[in-house]
Amino acid sequence: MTDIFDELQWRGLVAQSTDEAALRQALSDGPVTLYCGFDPTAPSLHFGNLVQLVVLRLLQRAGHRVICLVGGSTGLIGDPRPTSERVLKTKETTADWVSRIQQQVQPFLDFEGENAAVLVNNLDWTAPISALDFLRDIGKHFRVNQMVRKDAVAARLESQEGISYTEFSYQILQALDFLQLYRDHGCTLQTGGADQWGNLTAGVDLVHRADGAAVHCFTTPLLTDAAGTKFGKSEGNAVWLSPEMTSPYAFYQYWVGVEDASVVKLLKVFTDRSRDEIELLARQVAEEPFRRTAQRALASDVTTLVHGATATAAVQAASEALFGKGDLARLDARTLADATAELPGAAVPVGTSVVDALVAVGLVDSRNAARRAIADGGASVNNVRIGDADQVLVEADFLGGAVAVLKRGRRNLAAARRP
RNA sequence: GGCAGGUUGUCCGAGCGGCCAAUGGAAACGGACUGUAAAUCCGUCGCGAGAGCUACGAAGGUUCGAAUCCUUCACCUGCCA
Repeated sequence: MTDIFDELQWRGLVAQSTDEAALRQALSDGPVTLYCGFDPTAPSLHFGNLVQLVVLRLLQRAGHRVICLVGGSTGLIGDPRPTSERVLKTKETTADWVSRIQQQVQPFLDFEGENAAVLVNNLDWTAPISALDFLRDIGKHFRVNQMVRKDAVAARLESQEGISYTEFSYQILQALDFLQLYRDHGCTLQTGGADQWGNLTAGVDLVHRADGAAVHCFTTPLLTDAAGTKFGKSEGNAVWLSPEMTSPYAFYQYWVGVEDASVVKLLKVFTDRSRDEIELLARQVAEEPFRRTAQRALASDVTTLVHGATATAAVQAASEALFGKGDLARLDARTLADATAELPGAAVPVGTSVVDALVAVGLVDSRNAARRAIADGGASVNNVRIGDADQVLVEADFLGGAVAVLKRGRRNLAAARRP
């Protein structure tokens, strides 16, 4: 059995850590209790959070005790972004998002058995504290001089906009979580994204100052593509874990579309595949990249992890059918119906102009945009390029009498379904 | 509370009475284009078929004409109290 810290490092999941030797020792000495927090900044978790969930999962499987924290209180305050102040969400909204995220986290961890994961909400211990106790008992441990040097805070102090006292206080609240979990659960390790380093070390410092204990933290790297752009955006939108916000089809497609230069890195991070398997896939990327074997493996594994095997099989079959080499019209009715069921789409009657159909189906935002797409030669019906903006969908365009496949560019598909 | 500066399209950022649907970057999208990859080059990038309409923090006003001038309000920043 390999050392879990080696495993994490090999998978590229460790960016920065406190005393590495001590942390490595602690992890190999026996079960460590660790936590990672997720703030409710949206009704769903997203790509970036998935990295953290994967880390927790690996650590739990290695026998460690995982606490998953949802930030009912920190979510009310807002982690300072380097760019600008956040708009406060109402308490009701935050509470709603907390419960959604608590649900969402369940499938990734094991909440039963020997080293069952624990779900906590920091509102439980933060809400009862009075402002005076907070300032006296917690605030006294913090030097503003240090707080001001944290990256996000420093960036905001430089900016025109400045930073509110509310957001400035954020690091104290997060540090308090670590102290609380250390006291209640013996938690001695916190993980988080690279941007969380300042908040994590604030907690490590607080535990040390308040209780004299040495605890650890490590961050995962920010995942970027070859051009240095953050992963997790698809057409400008975040890739969400909630099927309502990013459909399993779109989710799968996101991963299939990963560039060659990054696919191996992502396989290591997001899949359970062994070194041997990943090395084999890496060779295939090098030798026959056009097969996209690694991308398909990645997409399949991650979609299964997030949406389950059934949904994955459906979107996979759909993708094969729609992006396959064959003529769409030759697909049998059943396959076509299943495949297009995964696509976004709308009801479009026979006789609708292709311009209106492209809008209705959501491939473009406006009729003007639809015309432009057609003029650019970037739109097609059933894989046949539309040459004329006045073209109308006729009976024969609805394959099997039911559905026309509209496409913008190489990979944006939608279904025009006959009502 | 006083004084000064700011608020422009997805983001950054010019414009400071007509030539402004608004320069320039970035992002995004499409084509060439193969591999549902990258890079490169070219194109597109408010709504509307068009007339036109809506947009430069909000509401009023001046003017033949306002993102640009005036008034009030809101928010942000800095200095002073």
